Amino acid sequence: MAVQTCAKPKMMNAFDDDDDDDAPLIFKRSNTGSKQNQLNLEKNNTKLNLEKNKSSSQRHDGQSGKQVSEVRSSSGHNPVSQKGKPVVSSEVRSHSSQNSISQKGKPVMSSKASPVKSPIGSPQASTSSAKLSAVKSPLASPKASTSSSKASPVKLPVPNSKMSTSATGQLKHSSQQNTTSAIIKEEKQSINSAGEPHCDSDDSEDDKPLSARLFAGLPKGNLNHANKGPSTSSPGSPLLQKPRVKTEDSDDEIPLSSKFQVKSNAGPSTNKSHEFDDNKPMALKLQQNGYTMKDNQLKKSSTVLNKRPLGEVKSSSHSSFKKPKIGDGSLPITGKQVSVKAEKEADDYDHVPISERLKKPISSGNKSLATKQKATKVVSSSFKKSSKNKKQVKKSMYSKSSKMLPSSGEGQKWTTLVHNGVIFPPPYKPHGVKMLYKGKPVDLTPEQEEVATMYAVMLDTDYMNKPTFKENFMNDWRKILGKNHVIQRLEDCNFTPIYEWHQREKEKKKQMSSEEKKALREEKLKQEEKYMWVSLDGVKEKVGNFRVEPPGLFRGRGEHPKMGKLKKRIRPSDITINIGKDAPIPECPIAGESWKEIRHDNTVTWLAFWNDPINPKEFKYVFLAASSSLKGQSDKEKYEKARLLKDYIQGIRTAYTKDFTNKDITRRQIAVATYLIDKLALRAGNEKDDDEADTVGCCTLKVENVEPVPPNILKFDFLGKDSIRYQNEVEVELPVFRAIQQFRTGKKGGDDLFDKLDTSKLNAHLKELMPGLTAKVFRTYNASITLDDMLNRETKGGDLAEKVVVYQHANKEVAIICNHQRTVSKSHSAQMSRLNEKIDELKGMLDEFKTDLARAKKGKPPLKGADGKPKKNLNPEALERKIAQTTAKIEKMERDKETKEDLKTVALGTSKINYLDPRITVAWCKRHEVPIEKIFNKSLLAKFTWAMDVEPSYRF
DNA sequence: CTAGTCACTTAGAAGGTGGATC
DNA sequence: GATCCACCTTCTAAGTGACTAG
Repeated sequence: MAVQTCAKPKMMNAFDDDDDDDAPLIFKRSNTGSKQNQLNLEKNNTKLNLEKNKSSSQRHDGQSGKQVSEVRSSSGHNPVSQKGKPVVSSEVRSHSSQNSISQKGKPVMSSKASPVKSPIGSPQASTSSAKLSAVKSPLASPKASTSSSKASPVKLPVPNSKMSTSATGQLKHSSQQNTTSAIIKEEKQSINSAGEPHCDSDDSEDDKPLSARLFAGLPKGNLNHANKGPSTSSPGSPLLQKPRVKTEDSDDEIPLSSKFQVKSNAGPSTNKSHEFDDNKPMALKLQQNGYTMKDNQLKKSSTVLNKRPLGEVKSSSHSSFKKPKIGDGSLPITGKQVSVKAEKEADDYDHVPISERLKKPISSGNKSLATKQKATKVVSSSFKKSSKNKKQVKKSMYSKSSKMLPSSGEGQKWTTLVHNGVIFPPPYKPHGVKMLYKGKPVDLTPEQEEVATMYAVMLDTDYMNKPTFKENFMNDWRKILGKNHVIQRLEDCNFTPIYEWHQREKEKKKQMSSEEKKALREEKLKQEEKYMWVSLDGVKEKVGNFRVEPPGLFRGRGEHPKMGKLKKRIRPSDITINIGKDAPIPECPIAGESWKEIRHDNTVTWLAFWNDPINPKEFKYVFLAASSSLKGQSDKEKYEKARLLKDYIQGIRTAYTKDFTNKDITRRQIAVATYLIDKLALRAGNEKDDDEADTVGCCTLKVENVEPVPPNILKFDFLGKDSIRYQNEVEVELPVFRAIQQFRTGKKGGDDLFDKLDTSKLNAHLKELMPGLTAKVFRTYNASITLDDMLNRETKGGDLAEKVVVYQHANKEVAIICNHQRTVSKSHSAQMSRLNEKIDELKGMLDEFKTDLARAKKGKPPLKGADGKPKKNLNPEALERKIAQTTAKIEKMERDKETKEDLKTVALGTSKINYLDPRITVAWCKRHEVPIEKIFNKSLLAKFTWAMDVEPSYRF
């Protein structure tokens, strides 16, 4: 609002003045105003014969190794024995072992005496929250909360009770939670005292991380790592055990999923450790953990964090914008809706959502459970209502004054937005290098040459082996060449001269001195500076992708039918700009041209979009950077939703287990699909068009993708997102196995396995089980809970390096669960052999030292070295030291080698960026005095500022 | 109910950078 | 100083899922 009147020039000045580009976060908005927040060239085609072949093998060639991995056996999380039990009542025992719950509601104190943070028992907080209810909570719409807080007896499962950790945090938190927070708090209290509804029964592994479940509970006979002692073993860490079970093929080809999943047998008790640990008094734990970290190391890290002390890190939770989506933790409730639904379903037990079913067997003492069920229903049915709200807002928004607070209307994400638009790639500069056609140089217009160059620079990529790519390219190029052009056939083209020119250019660039490079960088930065930042509600925020995508050839992944097509140059007239109503319209950077359209839509976060030239019905958006508060807020909401799932997971598992044998085939398919999504972290699997690569997710699995192998193993083999192969053999419960067999009956290989199912049906069902639940939440949940569990089970003191290794190990586990792969680097094998050589060399030295030592002990001089020169006469002590040093060196190199080999196909970054609740990491770092910079790089620190002030006791 | 639209998150590859090692 | 290599950043493709129109 302030900035609104400032308008562009002023804003930009402000940006410039602020010079501290490394510290953009100090601009972060603070709605409270109280704080400054924060070649294989295809020969026939090109006549060039470059190195043939980048490994394409990894992906689609189907050579991967295989393994049996078992999702779990009967002792797994969802024991068959549970099947048919109406609910869990008898299992709703002491919840004292339920870590998260026991934590929730506990006034979590740091040894530094940060004031209490638990929402529960914090009347001030409730009061504040009530006062702040004008500030819209992303978690609950005001309407809904009004109704729920007043009339409805229905209460909510507590979504976020652990969220805030400081007094300010509490306030922010409260404001977010809206007026329902008081109720929530009460409710949570009752949960805490009465016990957690879903319970943590002794025989339940429901709260165990996926990895633990995946690898746990198999009969001993199945173990392939029997050496694991119960006390040292980590049921969820098959990785340590080199789980390759069936490795017929080259290791390189083995997909992660199968590579690391193993049969294992972790006794049920092994997994409980952290839960018990969690039941220690928090204060005690904190003392043990040495919370001083926060002040020392973390202050240091806050320097990295754009100079903001941790305590001041912007908590996005108080941003004023709201989420229009209801699913995201908003829990609007009306009693009416509940009763309607309850009546309708009362006589059909099988169709009662799990949360509802849970209610029945519960003793009157277990209030919280009933609460949760109702909430669930209500929320799901209130979705429609909320969507109406959004629509209304959308319609009315333009007529409203832009002074309207973001918090005062549904779905608004900002009030003022000022930016400079986007930057375009420079126009094409012809190089004049002539390609050959039938051996003769050809003259091309700049436009023709541009496209030829796009192709030429890709001569050393794998696309040259793809007929689709070449065909698509030629079709589009031909349009530019014209019908009667001399160039008619791609086979007769020789792009080598252009390719070589390009290589020379690259080399030139490489050879530039670092000063030249730096100057160039600075020049570029200067040009781009003004596009890099926006002012969003008066706060300077970084833009993510302010550069318009340059023209090129479409590089679809896998067997994309459109690969090689020309991605035409985007012009201003293709671009729609979204900007605050009162903000100056960005100047069009290309003289004589103008934007396609200017919008002022504050219900969306994009700054600009254009239609994707390859698929015109799709859009390319310009968004804020990951470090922006807008992104941070939704990130946080994502993790809060995943944490909420923790409270529901057992009920959900019980429900789908029951439905494995449901008479209704749709329900059966939903049950099995949910099971696979939960157990194997599969993606939902939306329908895809014919003009996209043929990949699948859970709902779109084909019969041929899942092969049942009696007695109860399922062999998965399909291409998932980005055409990454998923290959896994999994032991499943018999009912699942039988259901899969049934679903396959009478179908052909290419038919849908789940023919009654699609993602919208599945998600609609999931929403009945938990507010806002969708298939993707399971991935987040399973990834984060796995990290949390592994970190807490496996961190056992040791030095910093060892702790970091523990983290990487857990990270790797998650990456495997999520099937995050990378291609093996071209130089991998060379690197390995170099390592081997070095190790051999060191071993040779070691032998010499040993010989010398033996001689020295007898008073003899050392033998001559391998080079024939005499060696220094060392005393036995010195030689022993040398031996120890060399041995240590060898050991380290062996470890490095192993790690390298182990991780060559595993991409650790993706899960860190997208799936692991950063608060788990931050809290763990605080507890174990690991500088956060050891785990998060600069980008991640910026992205996760919202997570930095978490209490050390935080558990997912 | 379905197909289509839109907005946003998740993903691996390519390219760049800078420190370690030779 | 050159080379190697790990790590980081950038790029943009490819997902998910909410919502709407018919």
